[in-house]
Amino acid sequence: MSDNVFDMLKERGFIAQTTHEEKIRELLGSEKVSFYIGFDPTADSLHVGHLLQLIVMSHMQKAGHRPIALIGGGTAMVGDPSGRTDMRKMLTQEEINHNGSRFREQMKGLVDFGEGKAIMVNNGDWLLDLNYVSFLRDIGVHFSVNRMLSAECFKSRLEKGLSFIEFNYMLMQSYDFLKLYQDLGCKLQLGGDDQWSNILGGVDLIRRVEGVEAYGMTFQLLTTSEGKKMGKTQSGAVWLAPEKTSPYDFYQYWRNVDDADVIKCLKLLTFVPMSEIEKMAQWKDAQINEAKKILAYEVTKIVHGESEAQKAKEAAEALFGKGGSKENIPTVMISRDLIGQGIRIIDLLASTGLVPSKGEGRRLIQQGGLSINDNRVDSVDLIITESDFSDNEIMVRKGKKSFHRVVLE
RNA sequence: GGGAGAAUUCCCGAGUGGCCAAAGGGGGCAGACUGUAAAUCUGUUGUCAGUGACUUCGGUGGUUCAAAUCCACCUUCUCCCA
Repeated sequence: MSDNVFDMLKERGFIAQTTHEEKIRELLGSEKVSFYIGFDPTADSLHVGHLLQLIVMSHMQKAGHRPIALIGGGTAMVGDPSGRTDMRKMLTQEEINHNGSRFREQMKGLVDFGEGKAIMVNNGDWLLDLNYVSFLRDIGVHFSVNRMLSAECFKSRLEKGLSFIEFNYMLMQSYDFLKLYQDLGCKLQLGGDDQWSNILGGVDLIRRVEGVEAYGMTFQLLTTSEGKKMGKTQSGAVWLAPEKTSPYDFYQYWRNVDDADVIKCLKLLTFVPMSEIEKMAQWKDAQINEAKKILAYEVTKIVHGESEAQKAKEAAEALFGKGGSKENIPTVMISRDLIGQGIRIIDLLASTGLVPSKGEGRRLIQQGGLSINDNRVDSVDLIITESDFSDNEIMVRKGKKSFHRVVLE
């Protein structure tokens, strides 16, 4: 194998920590490796943080290895304390099952789960019916509380508070790894860098129980150049589910990343070849916008497919540049009845949900942040009538870059 | 089980009877500047009506002309002792 995935992952900046760098590289270069990454179904959609892991899976799969996507139907019952400052809200079994099924569907779009190509498992299958005492005797014995307490993932929680249920998380994840080793011959676990302690737990456990060397490797978390987690907006996470984050908004999120983060994102979240990314890295100032466009298009394509990416791109061009199709701009419908003899702009905004409250709409207008059909609205009392609509629509712009078509029906 | 303390607006965090819709910071939003970037500066940030009204300070009652602030009970959390 001349092209080792390990080298590729390293070159693109994925790798954060490895248990045995050389051995992992050798392993990946010499045989078909089954590896696993776990995803706890704690929300009803995957988000951008998960996307990175899925991209890795895809890279690995393309290199001939076999991904095992583990849905944490069992671990989600407990909640991973890693990287959190407080305890997760407890989820019910039903919520977890529902979320898990959503995860499964979303993953299928990113990784090929065809015969023999990849496997999906649910750790609820073996965790939920465990017998407490036998688990303690078989697995618990191998864990030193002293060592666990010194693990990075518990550090902050020791100050803020950590419940016993969460403290057990590491054992469960470690057991997963052991189980996958035993059942599927999986000896490599990958994950975000916040999973390092949990992965080490599994590696140790396999060594103690099986006397076999297992491997672990973590990837950079998706953070901005300032160290903040990416994939968060004012309204919450950037989701992969189109009904939670529309392809247009998704596209815009990437179109607007900081200059300093574009190259990193291209490397981690797209399949654009390194040679091209290297070229883009030389671009300066306004030219960086071109790189952002590529980033936005590529990531949107991976998640939502080519045609959605194209639509999002066209909408953006229609609004910010030339050409493009207005069709794909976010649209709200409004009934003719509501307009009647005319409606105050503030009421129109509020009733279409373009603004969460009239107070906020009023503020927006008073500060000069609202435009209708490219004309700044300078009065809260502006009356909108049917004659303001051309082709049954008006274009509402909030601030600089939030656009909505309001269509009469 | 015993003892001490805490719960405030999106978050952190002031406020200990009227001057509190509630300091300050963060975040958000908007304006200027720009490249749909960053940084910076400015404004703004409970709801509804425009010089006012209404709802808010863990929950439920109570004291008072008046409570986020006092009292009782409840809930949750933290800490100390076992």
